[in-house]
Amino acid sequence: MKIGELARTTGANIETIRYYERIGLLPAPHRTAANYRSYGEAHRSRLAFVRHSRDLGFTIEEIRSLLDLSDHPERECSEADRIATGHLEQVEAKIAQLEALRGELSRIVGRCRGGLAGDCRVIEALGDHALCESPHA
Amino acid sequence: MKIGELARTTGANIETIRYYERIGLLPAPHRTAANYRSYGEAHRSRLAFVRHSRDLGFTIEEIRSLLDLSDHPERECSEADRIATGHLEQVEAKIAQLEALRGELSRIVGRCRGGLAGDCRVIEALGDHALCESPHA
DNA sequence: CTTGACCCTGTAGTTGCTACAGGGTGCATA
DNA sequence: TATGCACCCTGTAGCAACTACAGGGTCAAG
Repeated sequence: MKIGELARTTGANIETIRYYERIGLLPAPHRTAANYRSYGEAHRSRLAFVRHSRDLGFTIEEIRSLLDLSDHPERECSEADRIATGHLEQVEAKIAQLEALRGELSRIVGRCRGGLAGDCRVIEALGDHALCESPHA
Repeated sequence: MKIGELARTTGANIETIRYYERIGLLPAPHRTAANYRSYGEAHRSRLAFVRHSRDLGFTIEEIRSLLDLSDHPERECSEADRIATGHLEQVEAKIAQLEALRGELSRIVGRCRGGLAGDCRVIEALGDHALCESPHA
C-alpha cells in the first residue's frame, strides 16, 4: 500500500508518517520503481500503535521505549508498566492543575458586569495575583 | 531596577523578559549608560499581568488583546470577558479530554500483572484501539 | 588587577507536527 | 498524442512559548 492509503486507514497525516520515518520511529519501507514508499501490514499496525499511544498522550520518546519492548517480547514488562503509570500520574497532575485554573477563571469571569475596561474586574484580577483564591500555578 | 531584579520580583525568567520585549508584549525600557535595561514600577506591573495571565493559560495573543484593553480604560470591557470566557471553555474541554484519557490509561495500567513483554497487556492495549472503552481522542 | 556577578546581542534548540515549494509519476480522458 | 489530475518525492521553514548557549561588555569588592 502507498502512503496515502496508509494515512487513510490509520487516520494519520501523510506528512506525519514521513516525519515518523525521519525520526526513526517507523522503519523505512521498501520503495517501488518510481521511488514511492510501499507499506505492508506490519507497518500499518506499528503506525496504529504509535498513533494510539500519541492519542493517549505518550511522548515520542516514551513510544520509542514501548515499541522497543514490543519488538523484544522476551524482555520484562515492568518498563512498559512504569512508563504507563508515570504517564497516568502526569495526566492526573495536569487535571488537578487545570481544575485549579478553572476555579480561578470562573471566579474571574463571573465578576464581569459589563461596562468600561477601566472598571473591568477581569482585567483587574489578571493584574493582581493577590486577588486569587488558590495557588493556580 | 535592572532586569535581574525585575525577574526576581516577578518570578519571570530573564530570557523570558527579553523575549517578551522582542515580540512587543513589553515596551522597551530605558537604558543606562552601560546599555543595561532599566525598569520602573509600570514595567513591573505589566510583566506581573502577563505572567499571571500566562499562568492562567492565556495565549500571548490573548494577552496582547487584554493588555490593549487595559491600556484603553475608556473602551468596553466585553472583549475581555469574551476572551476569558472562551479560555474557560477551552480549559473545561481540556479537562474533559484528560479525564477520558485518564480513564483509558488507568484501565490499561491496571491490566499489567508483570511478566514478559510478549504477554504484556499494556503493550497489547496500545496496539489495539478496539480494546478501548471510550473514544478518548 | 583580578575575580565574580551581572548585563548585552544574536542565534539555535525544544516538541510534534504541519505547510509549503518545486519537482516527478501514473492513469484516464479528449 | 496531449493533457489534466491525483498522487508521490525531497528539503526546508513555520508554529508556541520559551530556554540555552556563545561570545562578549560592565562594575564593584578585595
